[in-house]
Amino acid sequence: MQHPLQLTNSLSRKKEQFIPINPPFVGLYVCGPTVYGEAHLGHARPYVTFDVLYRYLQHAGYKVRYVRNITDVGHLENDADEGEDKIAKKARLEQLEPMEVVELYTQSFHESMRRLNTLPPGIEPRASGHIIEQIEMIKSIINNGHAYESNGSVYFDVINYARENDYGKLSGRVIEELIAGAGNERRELEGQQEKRNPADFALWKKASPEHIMRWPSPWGVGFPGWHIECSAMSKKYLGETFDIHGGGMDLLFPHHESEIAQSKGSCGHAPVRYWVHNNMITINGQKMGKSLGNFITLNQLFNGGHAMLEQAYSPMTIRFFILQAHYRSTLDFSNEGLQAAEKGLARLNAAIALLTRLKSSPDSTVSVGEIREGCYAALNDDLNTAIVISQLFEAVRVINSVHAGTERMSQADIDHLSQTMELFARQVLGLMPEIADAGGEDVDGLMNLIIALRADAKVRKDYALSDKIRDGLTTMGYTLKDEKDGTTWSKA
RNA sequence: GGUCGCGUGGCCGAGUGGCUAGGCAGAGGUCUGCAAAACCUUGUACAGCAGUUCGAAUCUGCUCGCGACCUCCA
Repeated sequence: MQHPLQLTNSLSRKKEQFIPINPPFVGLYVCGPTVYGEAHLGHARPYVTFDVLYRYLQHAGYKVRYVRNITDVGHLENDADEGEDKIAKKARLEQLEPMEVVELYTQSFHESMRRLNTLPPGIEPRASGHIIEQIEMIKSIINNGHAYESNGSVYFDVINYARENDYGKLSGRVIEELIAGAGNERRELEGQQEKRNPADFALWKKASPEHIMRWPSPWGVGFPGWHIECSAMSKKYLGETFDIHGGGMDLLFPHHESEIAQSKGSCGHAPVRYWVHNNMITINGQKMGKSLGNFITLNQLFNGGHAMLEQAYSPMTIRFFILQAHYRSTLDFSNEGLQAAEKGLARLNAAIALLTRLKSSPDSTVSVGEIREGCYAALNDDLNTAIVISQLFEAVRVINSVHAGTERMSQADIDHLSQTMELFARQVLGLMPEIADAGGEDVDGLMNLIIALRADAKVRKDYALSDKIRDGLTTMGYTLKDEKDGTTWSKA
């Protein structure tokens, strides 16, 4: 690693130097999706962001164990007794077995993540596969006096816990306000009578007779609460204390605050060294979210199938769009923004492709080392991918200038720049070239033949014919460019 | 109401107490049969008011506007 990596730790709200607990090993846990619906643009942000972190840590030489869960049980519609499990509700509405819902959306999620070129996590545990671990953790919390059973459910005792722990530290909550029932606007939640205090949260919920997802436990038949699965699974695969926990800012409270409380309430110490949170994607200035109904799914973006979309956007355009902003800033969706990203990315890819056939000079008029250093510095500064991209565009300008003859580059610099682009654009940012349908092996030969025939026409100054050929190919999606040393073609 | 954050040129979006972010769009020019692409030149922006300072868009205070969380949410 060239420079020390700094990450903004939500615990301190400051940038902190990243120092792993047991180098070269790094434990990275990212909150995965609750699989009761298709992933939307908002979901792409954390998974792309932490994909870059994962890639960069690996590049820096760390052995990263990347764990990202699939929440397939326990996520309730609300905190009330009647709160229906999200998965179960979807299953009822679509007349499917809950696990069919889980499979359907898990596979859809995987496909979207694959298209966004995110690397799969090393371990992708499911909440429903770790019921025993969750029960064991709940038991230990009860044994430590931080949880209690009530009518077949188990609740975390926030007041008891807060006597010796700083509950609310991560999210900036004030315990007294939570105890008082939070803000004036907070509506009365049903089923609160089972709790000793409104601030308490469920570790285990008793299953009502019609509830289809149910497991036996020491407290009767039921299902785990929403927050406990992350605590149990991160502990199982990363240990009682691990390096980085990531997720959306909207999970800060109550989810991550509860995770800390559960882990400390169970084993006595904080589970995570660095809490890293990405900001929201907004649409018309408002958070894109399921409950607001203002979301656009990734598949809709990929195929243009949404009323708000003027066109389809490729997965790499989405990825590029996300990485053009810093992960801690909100990012506003717009067709204009996506279209600008699409064009910019195409220019970037074209320049990288051009790099391989650039003519070298004995000397260089540009310094390519600064670009590489700039990329490292930007990534080390809290994963500033926006600056990395601006550095890549500096390289684009250099590449095109050399091609245009206004600058010169030595072969050594060309090689250096090639490695830089490969490393940062491809490997770290994960921006793969758009793979257009090749159309088969024959296309190359056919295109070369057509271009040769058109060149003959141009020699004869038969521009009517040469333009007819070019226009015809354009309508088929093939673009011809007449350059000084010949004609090149590309498929849209 | 509480806590936190944001307000940057036509749009998106970085950053910073004095030194070019970048992308997209626009204007002029070069190249070209034309086109496309590319290259060169071009924008003196940081919500408002007051203060600190040699100097602030960057720090402080206030005002206005917007948002996030406080309930499910990436």
